[in-house]
Amino acid sequence: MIRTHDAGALRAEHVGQTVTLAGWVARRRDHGGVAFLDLRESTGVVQVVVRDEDVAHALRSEYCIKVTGEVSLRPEGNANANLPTGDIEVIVSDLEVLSAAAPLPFQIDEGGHSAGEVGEESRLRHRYLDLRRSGPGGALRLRSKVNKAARDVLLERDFVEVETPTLTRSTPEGARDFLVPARLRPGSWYALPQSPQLFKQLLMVAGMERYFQIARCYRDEDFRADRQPEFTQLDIEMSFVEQDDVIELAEAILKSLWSLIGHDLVTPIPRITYAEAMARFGSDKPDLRMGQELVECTEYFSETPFRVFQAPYVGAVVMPGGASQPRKQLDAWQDWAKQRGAKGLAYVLVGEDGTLGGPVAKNITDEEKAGLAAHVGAQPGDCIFFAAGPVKTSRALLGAARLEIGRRCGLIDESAWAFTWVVDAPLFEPASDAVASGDVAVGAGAWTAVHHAFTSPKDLESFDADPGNALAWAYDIVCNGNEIGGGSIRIHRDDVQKRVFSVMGLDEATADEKFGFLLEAFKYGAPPHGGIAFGWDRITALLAGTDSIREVIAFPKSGGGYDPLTAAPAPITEEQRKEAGVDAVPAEDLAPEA
RNA sequence: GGCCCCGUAGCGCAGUUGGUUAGCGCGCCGCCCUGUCACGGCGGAGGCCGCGGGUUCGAGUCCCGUCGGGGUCGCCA
Repeated sequence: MIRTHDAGALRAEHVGQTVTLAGWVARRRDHGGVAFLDLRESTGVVQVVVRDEDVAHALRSEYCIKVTGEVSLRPEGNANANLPTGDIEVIVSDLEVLSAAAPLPFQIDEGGHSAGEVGEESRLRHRYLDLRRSGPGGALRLRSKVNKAARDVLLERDFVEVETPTLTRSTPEGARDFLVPARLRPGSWYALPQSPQLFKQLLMVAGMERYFQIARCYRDEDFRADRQPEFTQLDIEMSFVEQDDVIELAEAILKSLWSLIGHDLVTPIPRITYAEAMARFGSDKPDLRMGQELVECTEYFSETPFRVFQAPYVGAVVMPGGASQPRKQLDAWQDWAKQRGAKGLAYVLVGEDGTLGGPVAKNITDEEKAGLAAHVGAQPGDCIFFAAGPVKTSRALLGAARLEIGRRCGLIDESAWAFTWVVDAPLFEPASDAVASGDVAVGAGAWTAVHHAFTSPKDLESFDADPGNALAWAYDIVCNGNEIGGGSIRIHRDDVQKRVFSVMGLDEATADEKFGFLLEAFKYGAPPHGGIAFGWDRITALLAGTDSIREVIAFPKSGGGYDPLTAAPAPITEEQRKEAGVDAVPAEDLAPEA
């Protein structure tokens, strides 16, 4: 090693020792005859004293240097209590510039009076400089610890870490695939995996029994703040297990992860059913750091003369103190609701004296008014928001309103870690829902799988008699309103799988074409199995205390899947194009005469 | 794909009802400075105001288009 000591580790006990350090010039304070350098490397910062004016004067920010000198106690009154190394300094006897630095595109040294944050685009373009800063660099170091913590738990339990292909065949999940041309088979394409789902099931057939992988996954969808075209899952699959076994393991992992940041995660984590989550919170990933649950009002308004409330579902959510919102604010709520595709957001204001105000109050009966505040749990001064219409969309609107109320009114306990399992998800959803929402329905039937086509029904006997009400052995783990993982017990019986396909309108030939290799594998003594996949980027972001998963990815992409650092994606040459076979026309598409 | 916001010096930002030479902080460059740690002092350089068109006597400012970035809904485990 070029260095003999870590800069950040130097303490008073090292006084008198001659040390050699290597790192970067974080800051330079040049007084002419004496200059102070803050030497920074991965372990921390130490003050270096240079008395040779010529040497010090030539140094600039982020020069990579090697210094040799004696560790000395700082003169009386010159200690810096803000620095772990603040009691000492290194008096330089020799300084070598290992590598000079050009003027920086942005300032690396933080905490100064450089004011505003550096823009994300600039940070990503020079990510290698961004990562020199303690915050961004620390996030990656945390991620490494998170990986280790999970591996420790899994390896302790005899899990086998297996790498699965990233050049594969399109998997039957919902998202669009990234495609890679196959040079040796012009016109044919690999797909990058959306997840290792099918491979991990094959590994169960292979008798691995306990598999895991920190797996890169690829989905070609539009981007959001919390989405990247490539992302990471902690992928797990186990044989001979039931739902509770998977949940127990998942909790052990999560407990270990959160202990990294000093939080004692109490297990078992509470569970609520999907139906209950939707009814109480209008979400399948409820944020339990706040109250303001939805209140069912369908029954309450069953005889109402107000036409808007003559609907399959009427629900409410209370905004504390919301009655004092100015008219403009209440109008803004309407716009907010419309942006979500709703007609509006009906509201009733509860006056300080208990009288009800707002347009809706004029349309409901005196009797309805009398008991309303009590029914929804509103206090004088509150605002009650209503949604009426189809159950699903109305609850979704109220669920979004609940979160917005939480943000605006500061009802969310930011220090809390609110975990919950959401269990008993429906097995199927009407295919019309999926199609209406733009989803690609797998199969031609009236129903499509909510999770995926291999998720086991809870009731193996009667699920296909009433698909709309059939429940799945599927479970999602939710933290602070984020779905951080989800999984299911899979189907391992041929007959059950066929019946599921049948509900989805998949005939044998189509099923065979789409995932024949899996069905074939299942013929050879497939063990009962199930698993879970964790959203590794999101989990790490939560642990790092950052909103964006980009912060915990070494070289993330910006919007549109663009990498500001490498400028990928980029055009290819004509030769590459030809060689890759991008433009090859499949034989059956060629005109017979041609 | 829809809607909203932002593009001004290397970075972060200001820029009035449209008005002459476009400012501020940090950074950068030069000189000075022997105990600083957000060091300090003096001086200096640096701008196609994203791009294209339009309105106007005159556009950083108003209008249209376009590109880039961010957010959100759709989509996406």
